[in-house]
Amino acid sequence: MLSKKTKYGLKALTFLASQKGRAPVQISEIAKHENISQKFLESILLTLRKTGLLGSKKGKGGGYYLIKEPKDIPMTTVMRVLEGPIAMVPCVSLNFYEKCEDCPDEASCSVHKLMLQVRDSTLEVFRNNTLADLVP
Amino acid sequence: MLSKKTKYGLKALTFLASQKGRAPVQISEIAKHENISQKFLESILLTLRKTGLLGSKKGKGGGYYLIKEPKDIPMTTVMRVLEGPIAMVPCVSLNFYEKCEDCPDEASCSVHKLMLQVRDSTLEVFRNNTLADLVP
DNA sequence: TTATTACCCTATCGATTTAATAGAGTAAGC
DNA sequence: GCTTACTCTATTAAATCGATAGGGTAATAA
Repeated sequence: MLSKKTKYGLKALTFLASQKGRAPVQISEIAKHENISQKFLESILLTLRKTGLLGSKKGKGGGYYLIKEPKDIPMTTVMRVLEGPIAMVPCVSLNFYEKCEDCPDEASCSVHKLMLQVRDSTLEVFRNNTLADLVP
Repeated sequence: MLSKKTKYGLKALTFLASQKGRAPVQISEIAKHENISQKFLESILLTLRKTGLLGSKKGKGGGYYLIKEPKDIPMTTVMRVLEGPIAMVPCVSLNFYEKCEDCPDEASCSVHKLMLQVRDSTLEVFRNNTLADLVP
């Protein structure tokens, strides 16, 4: 299940991408437009800024803005920052790999085999979509 | 993230499918072979039986067994029983649809658009795999 | 018929995660 | 120098997960 954090983050990014200019947008405006708790959104935007997806400007007329062009922001990046691993099990994760403590042999594990296919197909979707593709 | 319930369920089903005959297999044997807490596995197998995927036999020589041929058990069925919705958000779920309380219009929702693609590609994987495909 | 075996069911529990809230701090701009 | 708006820390309630305990019930073999 997609977390609200990711959902809100995607909506906020899409909203920023839909703004023609790159003028900073206030948190309050994004929160209001997307029906999101402002305080919760604050922490999400902060995460996105720390990861380098967003920039921020303080003071009057400040707010958040996209650093890169929407078409240069792949969904793989966004999803990994917001949601974490794309794979459904750590043992098939590219960026967050972990061995299962049960399961003596990955090669012969039925779950591994199936989840590898799911990861690949999901990854393909995220690779084929940039932030620009999400804007209506 | 895949729940342990689903993971264990898949392993148990695969183990049953790998048995040549259709003689009942005891819970304890499955639990031991797959490194699963026996009590936890009990509840999972019970779910699978209630859904019609497994049959059980009581008393001495009893246990669980597959009702259908592994090749006739699609992963879509198994995953929906064990994990629930295949979609990452309820608003793109085929079998567990729910409207988002935020989000006034699905057609123009960026999250909806993206998650629809993810659902379709994941669904295709599960449709192309039966239990028979998971057996090593 | 009786004892055994193994399925069946309910309840509980700690740990973790999630979503949200509160409140204070800090930097930029007019 | 005051307002504005981002930044950070801490706390919380609720939900979920994984696991465990313990007893009940039904079917089978002897």
